[in-house]
Parts: sequence; C-alpha cells; structure tokens
Amino acid sequence: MSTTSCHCILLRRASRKVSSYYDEALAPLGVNIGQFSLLRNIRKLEPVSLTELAHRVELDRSTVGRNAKVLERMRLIAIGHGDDQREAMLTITPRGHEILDQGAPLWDGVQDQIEARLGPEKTEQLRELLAAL
Amino acid sequence: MSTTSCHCILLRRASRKVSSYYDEALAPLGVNIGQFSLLRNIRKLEPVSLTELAHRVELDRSTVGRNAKVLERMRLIAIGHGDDQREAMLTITPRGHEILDQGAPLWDGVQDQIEARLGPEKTEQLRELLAAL
DNA sequence: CATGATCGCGGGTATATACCCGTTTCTGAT
DNA sequence: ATCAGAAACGGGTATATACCCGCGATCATG
Repeated sequence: MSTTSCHCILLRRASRKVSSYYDEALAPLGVNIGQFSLLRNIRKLEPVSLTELAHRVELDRSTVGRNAKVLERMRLIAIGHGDDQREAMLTITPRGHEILDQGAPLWDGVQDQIEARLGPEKTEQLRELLAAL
Repeated sequence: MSTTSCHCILLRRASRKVSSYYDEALAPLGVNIGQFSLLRNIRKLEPVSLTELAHRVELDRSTVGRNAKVLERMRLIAIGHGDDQREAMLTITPRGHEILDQGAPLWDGVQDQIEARLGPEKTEQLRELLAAL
C-alpha cells in the first residue's frame, strides 16, 4: 500500500529537522537541544543518578552516561558520588545554571514558532499522536 | 508555559521508539529500519549517486556515504563508478533484493500494526503533521 | 556474618548523523 | 587548449544512541 512513506522514516526525518531548529537557536550558547533538555531534566531531579535520569528521559543508561560526560567537560554539570558508592550523582554547576537561564528564552522562541505555525489545535494533536505511538 | 514537553524531545523519543518497532521486526534479516529504508530508496533510484540519494532521503551526503558503506560490507549493495569518475554509483546486489523481498512483509506488519493502533484518521493526521513540521 | 544475587557504572563496539577540509574530476569561459 | 571554479567524494572529528560485558558495591538470606 503506502510503500512510499514509512511512519518511522517520516518521524526520523521530522525529528532531525525539528532538532535542527532548536540547535540553531541554542548555537550561541554552545549547546544543542539534546544537551539543553538533559540539563533541564538534571535540574528538575538534582541530585540524580545516571540510572534514574536515564529512566526519566527514556534513554539507555550508557547513552546518558556519555552525554553527561560531555556536559561535565563543558563544566555545566558535576558528576559526584552519592551515599551509595556505586551511584554517580549529577548536579548543575553555576555555569550550567547560566546556560539554562540564557537558553530559556531561545528555547521558548522556537517552541512558540512551531506552535504558531501549527496552530493550537494541531499542536495538541501532535502531542497526543506522539504520546500514542 | 509548557516547559515540561519540548516538541523536539517528544519527536525524538517517538522516533527512537517507533524505530525500535521496525528494528525488532527486521532483526531476523540482520538489518535495521534505516538500512532497509535506504535499500528501498536505492532500488527505486538505481543506479544512483551518493549525492542524489542523500538529497532524496534528506540526509547529509557523508552520512549516506557511511551508511552505504555498511550496506556494501553486508553485500546488499555494490558501489561502482559512473561515467563521471567522481560519482559513486549504487546498485542493489542479488542478496540485497532478497533482503528487500523478505523484509517487505515484516515491514508491512509493523506499518499495519501502527495504523491499526492509531486508526486511519489519526494515521493521516500524523502524516500531515510530520510533513508540516 | 558470609555469600550468592542484584544493582550501578564504565568502557568496548557498532551504527547514525552532521560539519568541515582536502583531493580528484569536470565544466565552462576565454 | 587552458585554467579558474564548481561538483563529488573520502576521511577526520564530534555527538547521539544502544547493546553487551565485566567490575566493584550493596543487599538479602541462610
């Protein structure tokens, strides 16, 4: 039937495209949307272990570990130890808070732009559909 | 406002999730959905240069080049030369055709499953929304 | 309290993705 | 025919992502 359009490929394409919108907006701060979003999640859960964070963002733990290491190298988060010596606890650095503050309006801009293009109704549709997949 | 859900992150998450559905279905063949889809595109355009293929699938040329190299190593495609000595022309091998044939029903299964879950109306909505982004 | 099971991580490996740069090949204008 | 510019590609670098394996820490049970 619809041999021409695979839901998966359309999703991936849209995902890359939309990611690039956010990436461009955040570029002045030196972070991409994945990093910015991860930073937000860490702030929300801080202090948080890799495993818990991975669970929240629905990514593999090893992926989150590697992404976190990039943020650490950028001095945006600190990776320390919890009472449980196995756990790597993540916290936001002052520099990380700066990026979060400076990035917020940039992020809002892209978000608004997308919602304006779609309109409130389709925005809600999109949200529902993505959750239903 | 909706600080909790970034369109981009929701898209990326859905993209990973849906990709995994297709990946699981295609796993017996040893290819993932990205490879299978690329293979289909090559068949459709064969013989095709990296640049043209990249344009069709909306990926960076270097990305397509690297992905193609994986398919070549799997003996699913051949990378030869065109009249223009600069161009790398891609063609499907017999083994590649086998994978395409064997993968078709598996791919259809996932596609149908998703459409069944969403219903025809929402499936169409999704398609439109993704194209509108 | 000792020990086997479980948990949390790091690192290896592989693919996906993009950007940039250098090299080879073509093309078009002179 | 020549040569500047453009086009096509490969490879370097960096991040993103997942799976698997092994190691050290913790916990539960006998």
